[in-house]
Amino acid sequence: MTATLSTRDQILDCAQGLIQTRGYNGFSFRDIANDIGIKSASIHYYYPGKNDLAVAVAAKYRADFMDATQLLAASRKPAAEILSAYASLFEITLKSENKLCLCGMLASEVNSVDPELRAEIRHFFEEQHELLASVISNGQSKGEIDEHLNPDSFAKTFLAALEGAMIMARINDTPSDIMQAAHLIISLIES
Amino acid sequence: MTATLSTRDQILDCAQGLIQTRGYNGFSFRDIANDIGIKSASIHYYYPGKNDLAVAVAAKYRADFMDATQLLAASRKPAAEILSAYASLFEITLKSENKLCLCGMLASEVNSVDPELRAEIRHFFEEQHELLASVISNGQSKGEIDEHLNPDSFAKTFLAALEGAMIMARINDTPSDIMQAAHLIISLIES
DNA sequence: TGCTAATAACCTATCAATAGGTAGGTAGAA
DNA sequence: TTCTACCTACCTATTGATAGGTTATTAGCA
Repeated sequence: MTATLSTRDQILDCAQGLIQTRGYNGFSFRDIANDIGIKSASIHYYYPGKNDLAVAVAAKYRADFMDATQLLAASRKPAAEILSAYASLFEITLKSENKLCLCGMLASEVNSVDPELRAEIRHFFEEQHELLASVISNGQSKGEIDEHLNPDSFAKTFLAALEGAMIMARINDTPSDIMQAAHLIISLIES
Repeated sequence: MTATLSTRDQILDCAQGLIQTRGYNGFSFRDIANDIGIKSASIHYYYPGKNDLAVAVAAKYRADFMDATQLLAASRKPAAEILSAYASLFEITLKSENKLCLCGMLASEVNSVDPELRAEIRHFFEEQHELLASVISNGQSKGEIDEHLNPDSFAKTFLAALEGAMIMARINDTPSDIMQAAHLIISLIES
């Protein structure tokens, strides 16, 4: 059974996919219109401008991603397993749809977007950074993770590695490189 | 004293800077023309099309980067220092000019570029990957690096982390995050 | 219940700006 | 006189965006 999405949500989903695939500067209102079977002018009815649309896409992506990763972080599994599952989210996105992280994509185009969108992207990284740091902290208090590791610093590094690995894995057509990178890093911090 | 560049080289340099700043889809022939004081039509005299220009830029970038990194790799310094200096190249680029790695940028836009350019980008990553792997191997034979580390796998991961860190550091206006990430990773692999 | 007014959800048609690209000219150097 | 290194002038396609319909559903009222 296929859920029937409202036009508004179809626009959002389509725009998200296009940004993850081609980037902010790489898609047009006509691309969306053709994909979902409306006219490009109709998109302005829901989203006044391209920037507004992208902001809405980013906000939804951030919320959805936060839901998914919070679920992982809240589990009682060992930190190493949580981090591995976290990385899987990235690999699956690339493997199944050849898409990058939306915010990684937008971040690389930061000089083409409005401050409002930029703030939304920063917010995404902040949230995920905080979440990952807490996974590390918990792992340390349970004795699973090297206690000398700085959770804050590691969170940034792990996230950066995943974002970079996504980009490189896509151009090399080697999606499994993402998990390879993740497991290498994880193996280095286990105590 | 400022070296006087040929128009051909000015176009190349300008295009490189624009791609590193705004990406392939984020710059136009008119941007270059305005920057260096010629007409956009004149660019076609040197480079028939946008793709040709980008291929030339990527080829030069790859060669220049290879020269710089080979110099580092050939030094007799400890592997950890070489890796640190390698990461510095990324940080300096971001810090001084707010630019990303050209190939990281182009790689994230891979779905907008011709196969020829794509091949050039892959070549860049291949070369750097190989160079980094040899730095690790040497470090291992000198007993500086954990001998259980897979040089190949680590090279990919280190490069991915730097590419991702660049993107995140730029949007967060925290260029020093690049070295922070690099040093964290390096500290984990020293034996 | 039956009519009307308003609203939502699109559409057609069009716009100015910008994109990459081309044809053909021109001035100066070799 | 030929070639290099540009230029002017232009083209077609596409961009995000706007104005002003049209249609169908819904709300309010007599």
